Amino acid sequence: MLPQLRRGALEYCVLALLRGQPRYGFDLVRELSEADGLLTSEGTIYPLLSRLRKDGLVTTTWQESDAGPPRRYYALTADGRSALERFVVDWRRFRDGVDRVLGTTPAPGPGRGRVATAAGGTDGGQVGTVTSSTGTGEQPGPGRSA
Amino acid sequence: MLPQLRRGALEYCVLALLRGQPRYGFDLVRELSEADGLLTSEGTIYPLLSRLRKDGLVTTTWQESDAGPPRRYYALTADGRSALERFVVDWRRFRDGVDRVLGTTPAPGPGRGRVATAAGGTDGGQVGTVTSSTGTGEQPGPGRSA
DNA sequence: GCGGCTACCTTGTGACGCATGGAACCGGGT
DNA sequence: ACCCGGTTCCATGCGTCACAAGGTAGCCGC
Repeated sequence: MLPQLRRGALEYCVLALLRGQPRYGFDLVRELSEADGLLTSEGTIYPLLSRLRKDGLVTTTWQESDAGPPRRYYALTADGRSALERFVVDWRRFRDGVDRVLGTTPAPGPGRGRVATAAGGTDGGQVGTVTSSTGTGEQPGPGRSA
Repeated sequence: MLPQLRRGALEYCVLALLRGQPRYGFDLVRELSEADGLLTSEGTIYPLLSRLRKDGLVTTTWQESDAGPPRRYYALTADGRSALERFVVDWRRFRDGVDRVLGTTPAPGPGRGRVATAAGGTDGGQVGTVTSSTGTGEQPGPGRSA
């Protein structure tokens, strides 16, 4: 389930790591996988970095290394920085929404914090017959065969 | 960017909403879209619900309504409940990881809270020549044409 | 009977994380 | 000289899943 969760966030985690100083791909892999488990393999990050470069969110500089082949260093552009800031807003909203629904709101600090809504009425129509089922999908009353 | 973020989480948000009481699809759409913006259209949730049913995480019961066609109510199974609990663990880890990297840790309440790590060393190789570039991908020194 | 609301569903598309595989540069062991 | 392992880059194919678009059918009011 985690791979799906990472979708969309990973891209901006990379941008966030680039806030401080430029980094190269292999380094980002180490940082994100070993520390946070936000990434599993190199196969993920290189296509991602290509896209960031194509979209103008990062610039790259080649630097030779005496421990292997030359490294491509990635640095944040102005566009990248503002895209990151925009994402942070979205991320907060998303995170709070999920936290609220899951009931995982950590600590309602001052300014942030909401109590669960729960206890839904959600009325509008009364019940009638009940046809319990566990299988695939039997239709009720007058058959509806889409 | 939001659609990608929702991936993986939406499924378990649905399960979480089912914790309290059974609900039907259209109701879930209203709950998740109007309140939290975690969902945009019905086209998302019905395939999702089918999958949950197929995986045995929910059971369904048909109930007639006097306000339209019969409703399919979804209820959590034991498997569904434990899958949800497992996800909550993953979600916390993922959320905290992203929060740490983004620097969006909100309110370090008692029991939870971490300070940003930042300040990367990441040494291992010295610099050499520098060939700045913004374009697609010129190779440095000895060409490497894969 | 017609339009609108409710309620269910299917199909096709696109984005993107991941596994796999490969090329090139370096150093050390034998 | 040769191979092997570590480093560093990259491309390809696949599977998952949110989404938009489109379709059927019941209920109600005009």
